[in-house]
Amino acid sequence: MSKPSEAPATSPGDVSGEEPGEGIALARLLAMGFRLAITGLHERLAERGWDDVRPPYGFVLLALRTGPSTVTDVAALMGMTKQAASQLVDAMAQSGYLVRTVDESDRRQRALSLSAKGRTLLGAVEEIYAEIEAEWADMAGGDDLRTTRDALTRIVLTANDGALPAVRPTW
Amino acid sequence: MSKPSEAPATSPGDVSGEEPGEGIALARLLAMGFRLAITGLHERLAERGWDDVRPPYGFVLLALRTGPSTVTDVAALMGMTKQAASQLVDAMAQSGYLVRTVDESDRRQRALSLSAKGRTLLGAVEEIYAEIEAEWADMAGGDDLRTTRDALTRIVLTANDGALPAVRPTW
DNA sequence: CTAGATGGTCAAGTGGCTTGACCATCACCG
DNA sequence: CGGTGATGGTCAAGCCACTTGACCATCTAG
Repeated sequence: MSKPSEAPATSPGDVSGEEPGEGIALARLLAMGFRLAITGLHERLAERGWDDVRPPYGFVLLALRTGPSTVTDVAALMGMTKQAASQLVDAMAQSGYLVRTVDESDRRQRALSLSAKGRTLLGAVEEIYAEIEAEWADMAGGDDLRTTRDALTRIVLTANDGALPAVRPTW
Repeated sequence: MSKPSEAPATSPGDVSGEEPGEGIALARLLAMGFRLAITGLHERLAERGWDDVRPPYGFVLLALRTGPSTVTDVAALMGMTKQAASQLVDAMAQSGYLVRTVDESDRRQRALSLSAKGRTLLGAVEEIYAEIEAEWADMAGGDDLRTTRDALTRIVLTANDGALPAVRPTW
């Protein structure tokens, strides 16, 4: 029986096969960065006792920070079918992070809001993201990390006709 | 029945809920960048007739560019169990991209190599990645994209004790 | 020479998605 | 104003990409 493997602390490039001069594929850098950000978040959430939080939850909680949303919005945010978004929202509601209500102005819609517990979790997510980003600023240099943020923002908006693309990794 | 949704071309932030001044969570930027890179790669591969290539294949092909590898290496590269890596390698071999041989120096190991077809696909992957990166350099500015690459490289190595982390998105 | 470690596979199971169908509600057009 | 089409959402079933637990063959180290 084997557990999921993680590259051990050895020389860079040991398992990449990529020419050192040519550099690592950008897609791979983004993949590794994303993986580290999400596993870091969830390890730290677990340390604080939040041990039933799946990777999509952080994105949904952030989306609800400023006001209610709907299953259709969550589907668009994540890049999944409305059925899958409904299942995701069900799971989050069942864990007590979200509340569903009926939208009086459009009774097809069920409005989704953060519960008190959801707000507390959102606070933890934001704190941990800020911690991780501060550490990454130390590693990369604060100016370079800001440049990275700004460059990625321009890229994702331009490549997606001015709108933010969906979040769910293509895999 | 609904298809997976993609955020439509509307104002930035429509579905993010994130405060404009505070910016988009870095994890989300990485998620969107990764998603655009991988969906872009696979759309363009499909345009060239490569329509049975799954997202992990590009990473495996790149890893084999310089020489043979093993199922254990692929498991470490991807961040999955050896069983899953074996299934992945089987699928790639069945599509004709990889060849398995026995390693005479360690007969436990099955060496994995690129087939001729695999080399051709690798060439297409590298061309398309270069196209996408050139477009992204236009969008973000070449210097800023280089800074992004360098910063991400430092971050992923430092955060993972000097080794490149695994590739598979945590989800 | 033997016990433990390692590379890899077998078989079965699980979780997170999709698909196809359906229902309730809203919007728009004639 | 009524009917048709669109939209928000859910039901039920199925699929795919992984994991788990077990096992076999081979290598390593004491």
